[in-house]
Amino acid sequence: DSHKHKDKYKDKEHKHKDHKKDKEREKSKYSNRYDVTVIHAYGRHIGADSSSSDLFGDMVQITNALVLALCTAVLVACVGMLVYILPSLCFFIPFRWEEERYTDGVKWKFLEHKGPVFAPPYEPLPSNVKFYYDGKYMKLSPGAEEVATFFAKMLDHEYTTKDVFRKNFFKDWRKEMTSEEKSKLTDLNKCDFSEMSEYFKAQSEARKAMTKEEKLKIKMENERILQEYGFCVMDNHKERIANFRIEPPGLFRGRGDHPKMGMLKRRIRPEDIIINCSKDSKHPKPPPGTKWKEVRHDNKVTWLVSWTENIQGSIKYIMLNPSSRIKGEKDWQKYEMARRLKKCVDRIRAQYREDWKSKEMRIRQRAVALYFIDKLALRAGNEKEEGETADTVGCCSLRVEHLTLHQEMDGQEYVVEFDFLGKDSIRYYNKVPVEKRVFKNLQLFMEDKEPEDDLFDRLNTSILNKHLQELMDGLTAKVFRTYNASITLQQQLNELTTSEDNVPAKILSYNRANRAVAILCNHQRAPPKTFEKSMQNLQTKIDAKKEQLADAKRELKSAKADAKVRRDEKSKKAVESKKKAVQRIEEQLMKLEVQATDREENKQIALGTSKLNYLDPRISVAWCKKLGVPIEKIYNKTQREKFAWAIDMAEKDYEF
DNA sequence: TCCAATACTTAGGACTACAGCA
DNA sequence: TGCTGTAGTCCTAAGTATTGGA
Repeated sequence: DSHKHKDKYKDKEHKHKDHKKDKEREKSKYSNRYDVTVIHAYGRHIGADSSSSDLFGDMVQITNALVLALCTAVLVACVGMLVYILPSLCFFIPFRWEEERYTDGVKWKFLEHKGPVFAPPYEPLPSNVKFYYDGKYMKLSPGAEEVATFFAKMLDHEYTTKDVFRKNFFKDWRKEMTSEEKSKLTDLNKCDFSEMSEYFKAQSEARKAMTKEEKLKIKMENERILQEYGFCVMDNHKERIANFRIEPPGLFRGRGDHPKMGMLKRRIRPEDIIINCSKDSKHPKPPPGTKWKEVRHDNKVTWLVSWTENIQGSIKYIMLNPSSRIKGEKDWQKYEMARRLKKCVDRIRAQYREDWKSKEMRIRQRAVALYFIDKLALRAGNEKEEGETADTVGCCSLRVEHLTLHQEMDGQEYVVEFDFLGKDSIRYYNKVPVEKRVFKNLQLFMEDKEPEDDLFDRLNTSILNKHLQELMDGLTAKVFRTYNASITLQQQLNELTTSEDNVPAKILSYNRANRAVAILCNHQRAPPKTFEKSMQNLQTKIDAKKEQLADAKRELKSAKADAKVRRDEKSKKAVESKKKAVQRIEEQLMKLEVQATDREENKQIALGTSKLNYLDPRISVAWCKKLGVPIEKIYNKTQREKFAWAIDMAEKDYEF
């Protein structure tokens, strides 16, 4: 098995002629045999028993049994035999690794890393870049100047014109000023940052215009930092760290109408940092002359570094990359949980439908909310502190004002019109015909309430999740999103694809299936700024290709006529080559048209989020294997790394 | 039971390198 | 070879869920 992997990785290396970086990464991964073999080990097991709900547990038992049996056999057999069996014993080493499935929330036994990379220190502006107040030049103190540059860098953004942004910024900026500056600078509108802004624009231009050598030098330096700080050792695995760079200071820009937009996000110093690593590891050193806030050894959490951010007072963490064992296993468990829901979802649906009739209001509310979460893939909707964040809601926190009930609409009965801002202030707008009973319940919930009152006043996420926990062990509201997303992908793929299609058509179908999920989960994006233009360009290309095809057909026709008269080998060959040309152009045209359709349909829909977080990757892997689509067409390199476990374990007959 | 703290997943947008084209 | 559009990557905000203590 290990050899098979070796070959696979070698192949990859040949294909990726590019960049030392990639090769280095592959190599470092490969040099650690456990990274490769362990993933394979659980892959094998899944294949053997995919129906088991507690695979890790089973694996441990089976492995234990196997090892025990082997040991007994070895004892009974003569000593000479031992040497003979030894290689096969080695085969179990990776399994034994997996045996270390920790209990009681223990996440690791050994953790060593180099700590975070801090943001580069502030570089004062050159003296010719000036700041003006009320038309007069004014030299700022370094502290005030730094914060001023944050604002100057954002000048082109619309939000620097917003009142809230300006007010928050000015308030925090003043805190960084000397008392003299504070007394002079009293009106943001009189501040002129334009020279600073120009300076930064010029810098970014200069960066773009750098020579190849200069760019390479920067790249090399980044690579060096990555090699030094970008990896850690967790239980004998060398693992990639996700965000080993500390967030640089700047102005906070929340999403949507955020009351804290424009506030100063302060610089993080070593004194703010908590390091988490194992006692027996080489502890990371703070920069010379500084100290960490704390070094702790908590192996019940997965983070390596944490600090408290000053805007919301929340904790930020440095954690491992999605390709790591600890994240991969969790991801796998997430999909296994969703598959368990698949087995009992009918029962749960019957239950909540029954609950629509309950005598108790709280149960009716719970049942209707769950229906929305299931049918519409809404998020749970935790309570939020008012005034601290943008006003967004999920299912449990819906307010009366977010729904409009229509007895009849567009020829359909009992239509509920949803209109609210969800996570990241993305608008959810949907008109949904519901069952009469749900409709009547909603009327009841909305009776005698103000628009700003909670729709489900007897419900919150913790009540809902407690109930779900009783219906199925480990079930929470978000599992429904995962389940419905994955099952939709599987159904859509079955419906849309046929083995007769060519690869581009299959990929179009895959994207359509992916799109169905993205629509269900309301994953939107702002249309790319260049969308219209690029669409036009594509259309021009299509038109040109059509003309080219017409020409080629004409040429074919005349070649055929020519061949009919001449009846020699040469003209026959000419016909053949013209035929091929027509075929080739037809294929090219079709490819372009597919591309256009795909792009148009994708204008406002983001596929990435569902692909990365909601779709069981084994469905996609199996689909690729079954239909002969190379996995590289569906997953890019990073995605393949994240889903290595799935690529390894799913066969073509995998079913979610 | 409630609330705050904590840990972890999910999310869209900005930036950038590079593929593909003329 | 130079240009441009976009895929891939980075960044960090904003959710969900659990826990532990009052």
